[in-house]
Amino acid sequence: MKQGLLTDRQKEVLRYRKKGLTQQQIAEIIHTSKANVCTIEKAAIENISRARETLEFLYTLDAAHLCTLPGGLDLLKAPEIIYTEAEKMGVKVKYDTISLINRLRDANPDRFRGRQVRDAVEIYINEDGDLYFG
Amino acid sequence: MKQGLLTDRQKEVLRYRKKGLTQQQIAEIIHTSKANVCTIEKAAIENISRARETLEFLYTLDAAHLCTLPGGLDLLKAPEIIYTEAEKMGVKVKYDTISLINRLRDANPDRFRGRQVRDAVEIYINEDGDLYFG
DNA sequence: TTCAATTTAAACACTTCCCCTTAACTTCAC
DNA sequence: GTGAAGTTAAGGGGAAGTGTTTAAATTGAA
Repeated sequence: MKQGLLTDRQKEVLRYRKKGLTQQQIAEIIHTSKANVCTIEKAAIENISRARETLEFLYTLDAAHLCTLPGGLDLLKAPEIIYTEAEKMGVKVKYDTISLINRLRDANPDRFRGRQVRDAVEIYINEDGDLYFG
Repeated sequence: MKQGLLTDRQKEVLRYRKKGLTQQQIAEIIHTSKANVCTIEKAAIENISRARETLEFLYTLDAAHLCTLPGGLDLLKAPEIIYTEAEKMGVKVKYDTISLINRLRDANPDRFRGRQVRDAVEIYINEDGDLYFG
């Protein structure tokens, strides 16, 4: 049973980083290359994101499936779809058009290519009108 | 870039589980054995724990190292050690003896064998007197 | 007790992750 | 431009995770 997502190496790097050391300095301390320190740090940050996303998913368990944004969709057309579907379900979406778009982008930075949805995104809504993505 | 920690299979099982289906029923739906459903569900829960622990770790980055509880230590002796060290640092621990022990056990269920610390546990404290473990 | 539900163990292919090196590349302040 | 910091790409060896099956063990309720 492993403890967390982060390896000892990754934690080590994050701690030194927090202290303000450069990758080069850390590389010397832990006897490796700066490129490797960069890789390790990046992996650590990636793992932290994945941890966040994992807990985000738990919310979708309590939420109902609202709709699917198909791949290729223009981000600006998403709000109308979402509002329409939410209205059908009798739930008021918690976000106005602008903040909805922002929430979509911020919560799924990797799933958009400019204004376009990369691959299909599942939208979930809970009774408070909060949105989650799967 | 993977999305979260949970695989599609794991999410699938969690969703069915949330609906109240038994492992046997799920096994039939997804065409596999009940033992396998059990394994997948267990892995999912394990992954969720790991996600939580990962985010917990971030707090230790803002916290100072307080002390190390050596392997084999009696859990009941931990509070005294922690209070003494915290006092040296001029920080007041946020927990009384009882809740401190509970917090130790609850936050590290796998790290104790009865009343004994399995392997050494690092204790971190922030300026609010909150404790974290690494 | 009996039966369904759940858990555990061992083993297997397969995939992914991790740390590392080397080498080249971008950024950016001075 | 120079130098320092950071990033990226390609590759390799080893470790760990995933889904699976089969078989046995445990739990828990009627």
